[in-house]
Amino acid sequence: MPSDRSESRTEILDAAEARFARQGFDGTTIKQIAGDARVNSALLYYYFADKDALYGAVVSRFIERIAAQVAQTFAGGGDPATLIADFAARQGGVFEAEPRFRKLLGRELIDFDARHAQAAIRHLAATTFERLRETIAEGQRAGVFRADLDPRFAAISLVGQTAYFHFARPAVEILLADGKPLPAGTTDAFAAHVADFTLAALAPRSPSRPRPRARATARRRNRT
Amino acid sequence: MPSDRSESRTEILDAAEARFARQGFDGTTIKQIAGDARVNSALLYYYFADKDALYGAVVSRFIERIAAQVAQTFAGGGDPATLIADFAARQGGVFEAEPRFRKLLGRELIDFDARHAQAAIRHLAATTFERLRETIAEGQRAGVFRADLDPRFAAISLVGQTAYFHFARPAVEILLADGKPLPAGTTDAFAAHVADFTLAALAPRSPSRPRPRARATARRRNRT
DNA sequence: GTCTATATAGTGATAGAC
DNA sequence: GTCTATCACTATATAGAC
Repeated sequence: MPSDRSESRTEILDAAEARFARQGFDGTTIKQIAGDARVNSALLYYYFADKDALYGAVVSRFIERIAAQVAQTFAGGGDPATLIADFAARQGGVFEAEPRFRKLLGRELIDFDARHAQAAIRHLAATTFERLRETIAEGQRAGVFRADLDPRFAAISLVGQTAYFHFARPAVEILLADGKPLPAGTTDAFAAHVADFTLAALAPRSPSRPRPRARATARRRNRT
Repeated sequence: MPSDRSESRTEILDAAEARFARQGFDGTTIKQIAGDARVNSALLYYYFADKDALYGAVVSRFIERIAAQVAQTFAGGGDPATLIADFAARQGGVFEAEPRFRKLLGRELIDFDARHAQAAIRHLAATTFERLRETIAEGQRAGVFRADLDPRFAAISLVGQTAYFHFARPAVEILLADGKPLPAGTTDAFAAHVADFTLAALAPRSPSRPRPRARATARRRNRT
């Protein structure tokens, strides 16, 4: 995949990215994209086989850009606890800096089960997620994290807190601010909370001061 | 809002719920819904003002049903740690038992910024989320949870882990199972992990055994 | 309440000139 | 590479018979 075969191709991709993020796949028309890119709508079929191929190019390009940003967490190295905290801060920062991320990836996950993003996510799984998992495992071996947690589950717990906060933003605004926009600084505050919460969860069990334990309860069936 | 004004109305709502969950708002046509409900497409405009009103009725009805299930966590009462663990199990169970939940709410959050679900989510915020927050605050007052966490942020951390696991299911399958369906029992195992992880995060700081701390690092700016 | 019939306005995509 | 012109189809929504 050459990156900028021509000027028009890039402008089509840029216009399509904005439209697909705002309106989704079905809600966006070829003519809207062409109009935004100031080219004729027939030209889109010169560069891309059909609408789905254009969408796929937009999504994979976008996710790769995001993945590169998150990967920087591990560029410098550091001890496990510091890397965990850095990751939380960076993940929150990316959601802030990339306003299209929430809708573009959210729609890809819901509307297409990540079909177009599969290659990019697979790459992410082999690099950043693997580094995150290994960082947790390393902390466990060193005795600074508790050893009886599955490092992959722990990594998902970390990623999931921040991801939910941003993907479900309209719901979070209702929960925290009565539906109004969140006060300035809330997303940074939550990112700091995620680091704190996660490092506390990973802390070794204290023998002197037992953690709170849930009493066994009959697991009730959910009505359906 | 009367609940079942007529037989046809309910069948239209049921058919619409299935279609909107599977295909989204723009991807679903009035004629598809009418066909599934075995009525003429013009009849939909007798019961609902337009497509958007039908969609709104579907979404609010659905979320209210889900909210009622999650609310059962607090029906019996119990100590804070047990309630937290019960909530995690129940939230995971609801995602399993309601396969439409992921797509229907996900799309509502992304495509409409929760516009149609606002009343239902507001109700949820005032009841279940408030009970969850209060449960955490109660544990803090009793000294079984650490006191220096914002109970609302902690509640979002709890809810978010499970929500992310299910909303981002296609990505999680790549992370955990190389893109194949998750092995049986994985969602229950993750729900148990969430309870464990969250209760550990809420445990009081141990004075003897300090938790892992991140060293202060220069917070790097993200490229945009 | 439920239907037939249709107006109106697009939609994605293609053929082919330049 | 980029455009004009257009096809074949489908969309939501309404008027009005029964």
